[in-house]
Amino acid sequence: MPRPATNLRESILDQARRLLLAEGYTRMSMRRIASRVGCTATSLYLYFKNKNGLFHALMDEGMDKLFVGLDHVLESTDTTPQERLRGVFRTYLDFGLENPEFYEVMFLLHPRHTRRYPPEKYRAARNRLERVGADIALARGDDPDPAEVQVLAALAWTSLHGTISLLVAQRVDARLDQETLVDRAVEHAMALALPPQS
Amino acid sequence: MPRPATNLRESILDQARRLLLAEGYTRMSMRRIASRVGCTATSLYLYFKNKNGLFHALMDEGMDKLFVGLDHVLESTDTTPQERLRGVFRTYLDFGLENPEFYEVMFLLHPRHTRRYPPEKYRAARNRLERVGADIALARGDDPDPAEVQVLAALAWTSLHGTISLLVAQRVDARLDQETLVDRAVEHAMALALPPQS
Amino acid sequence: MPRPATNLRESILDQARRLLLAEGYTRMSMRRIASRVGCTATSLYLYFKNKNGLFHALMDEGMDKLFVGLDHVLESTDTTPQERLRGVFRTYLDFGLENPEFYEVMFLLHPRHTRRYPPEKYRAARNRLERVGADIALARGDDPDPAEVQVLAALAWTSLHGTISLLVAQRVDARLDQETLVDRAVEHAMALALPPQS
Amino acid sequence: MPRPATNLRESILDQARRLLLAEGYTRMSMRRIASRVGCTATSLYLYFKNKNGLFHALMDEGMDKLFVGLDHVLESTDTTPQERLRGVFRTYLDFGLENPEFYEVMFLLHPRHTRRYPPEKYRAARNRLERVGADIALARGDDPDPAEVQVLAALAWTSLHGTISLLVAQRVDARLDQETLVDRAVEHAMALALPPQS
DNA sequence: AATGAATGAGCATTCATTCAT
DNA sequence: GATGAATGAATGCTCATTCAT
Repeated sequence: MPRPATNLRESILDQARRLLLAEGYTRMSMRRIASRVGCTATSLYLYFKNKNGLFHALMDEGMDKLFVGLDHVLESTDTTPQERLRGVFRTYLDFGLENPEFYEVMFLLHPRHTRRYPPEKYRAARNRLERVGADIALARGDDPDPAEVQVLAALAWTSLHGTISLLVAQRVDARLDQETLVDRAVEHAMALALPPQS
Repeated sequence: MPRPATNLRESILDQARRLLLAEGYTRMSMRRIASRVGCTATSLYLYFKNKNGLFHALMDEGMDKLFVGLDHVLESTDTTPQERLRGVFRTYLDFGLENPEFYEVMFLLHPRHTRRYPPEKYRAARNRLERVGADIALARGDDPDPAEVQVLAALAWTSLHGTISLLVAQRVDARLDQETLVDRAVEHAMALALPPQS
Repeated sequence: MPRPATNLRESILDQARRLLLAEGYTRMSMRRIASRVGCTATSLYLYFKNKNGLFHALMDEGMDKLFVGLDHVLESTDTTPQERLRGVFRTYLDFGLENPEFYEVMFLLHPRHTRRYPPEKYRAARNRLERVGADIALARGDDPDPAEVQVLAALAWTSLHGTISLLVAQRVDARLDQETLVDRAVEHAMALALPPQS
Repeated sequence: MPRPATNLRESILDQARRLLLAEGYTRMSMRRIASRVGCTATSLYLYFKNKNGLFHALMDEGMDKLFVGLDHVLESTDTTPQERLRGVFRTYLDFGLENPEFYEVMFLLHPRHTRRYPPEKYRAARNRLERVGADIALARGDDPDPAEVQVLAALAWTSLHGTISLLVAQRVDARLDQETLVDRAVEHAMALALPPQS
């Protein structure tokens, strides 16, 4: 007996996310959210401590959604490191491209607005990055030193992040096939996990 | 030999850029710019049509600055394609990291603020990207089909853009040496220009 | 033997009084009272008609408390008029200084908040003042005319009230010993009850 | 060529003072002041930094006005200490009764609102009180110890303050002649300057 | 006896912009 | 070329109160 989607809290989050994406943090105003939801601005304060609290709730949503996807791949045991890496890269890219609103909130928004977001949440994200590093190490098979692994993982991330942000911001030439670009971005990132000796 | 911005218009742009970087588009307010410059808010309207006009002037500044750097490398004739590519990649990265305020304005800020920015300016940017593509083609030496070249150039760009944006937003683990990461990002992008099958 | 305010009504009055003293009438808000008490704002309306009603209840408390003290002295029969006067003056001063929250509510708060407070309550207060007048008359022993007695009683009151209010508002030079000042204030008021011409 | 009374700044102060007296600090809102003045709330910010600044301007006005009166008496040289004291007491009482709005702002308002008022202004007030003390010492003629003088001056002040505040708050029985009470209050305060030996 | 959800009015403040000078 | 005065709209937020449960 699932409650009807009239649940106010969720409506608020919905409209807030849309406004945030479409118009930015500042113009995502309590009043405008309320007016789209169809309630009073005051009511928002029944569900969120304040604007910042609402924003953090938005972040949480995104984080959770991303982690579920990533962990599903990272924790699979019947796979090779390469398979996991390719899976993780693609999952990350897909998450960003299919949920641009979430991705923007989490990784594109100026850190100014994100500064008070509990750091342990971002630490949880970094944690996944470390697991990616571990798989890169495994894939390369040469037991590389930890600093090198860290660099490789960061490079993979920046590469994927750049792809998502330019695509989401529609800065990439429209004549370019997005799917191709994404496939190639995965492969480009995978190159980081090739055994050395090239 | 930066002349002391006796010129009011330049002072305005100066302070506007600082405010924009430090506090974001919304809090870069006409009044606050004016107060830092030491004139009236009204005066800003003598030099710029309105806030949006001022913002576009800021964009122009950044574009010019970047193009000067890129063209210097791209137009050098006594160099190999590889040298030019490496130079362009590094120039782009350095520009972003040394002028985060410009880079943010041009490529990190949400396109909503940029929407009314004259498209020919962005076309000029895309133009440089095509020249990068040309050098990639030269470097690979196999006369690849144009679509492939476009993809490769885009991949290079996303990779560099990701590096800059995550570094500028300080999302990369602080323990990671920035210079190393930048060097490796250049090499990672250079890999795109390797002759195939090697 | 103050019973632990198990009673919700008493808890509300308690917290309301504290808030009133600490932050003033305006910031003594129903929500904040409720949150300190640990119940809903709505619940306050079960015990008080509205904020004004709650405030009047606070007044009543204070009035009762003061009257008990004053009457104890005024109604003692085995005492001289001088003793009673000195006792009343001191009781009044002590009440104000020991219960600044009550005193503020009753006599320092702007009458605007008090305007709708039932006048018979203030009449009860005036009643005590008349009894003070009677004792002054007795002490002076010259059967003075009633108007003069009224003036003397008023003077005593203003004198004590001034002492309390400046002390409570902490406007008196901190280097001045409060106890000394209070003692002297009593004596200064007692001077009004000296037989004339002496 | 005195400017017409349309001077906005003064109108604002006027209406603010009225509202403050009639309805208290909180309900003296920027919007309500503006609406009474006949301008926008925004305009108030052209003349005062913020609400607190406006309030301080109100305080300053009152302080200045009071000091002019007091100093005129205190600095007169062809007078006896007794004459000066009587004059000062009466000036203070008259100021309070004729400018209840100023007096309330300065001495009756809860210190909460006054807390950020520059302390040197209050120090200037205390300074006058010390001069009163000096005259009390002179009048008593027995070269009393400084602490005693301080107490006497404080007693005089509390006495006058009490008179003003109860009269202003209309708590004194209406049947009592105000002028008589004021005269007697002066005399009651003067008693503090009587040579000892009683 | 108590709550949860909701509201409408109000608050101080900041903003981009205009206009007469 | 620059200003001072002014505005209307918007912002985040808090308030007392009501009502159905």
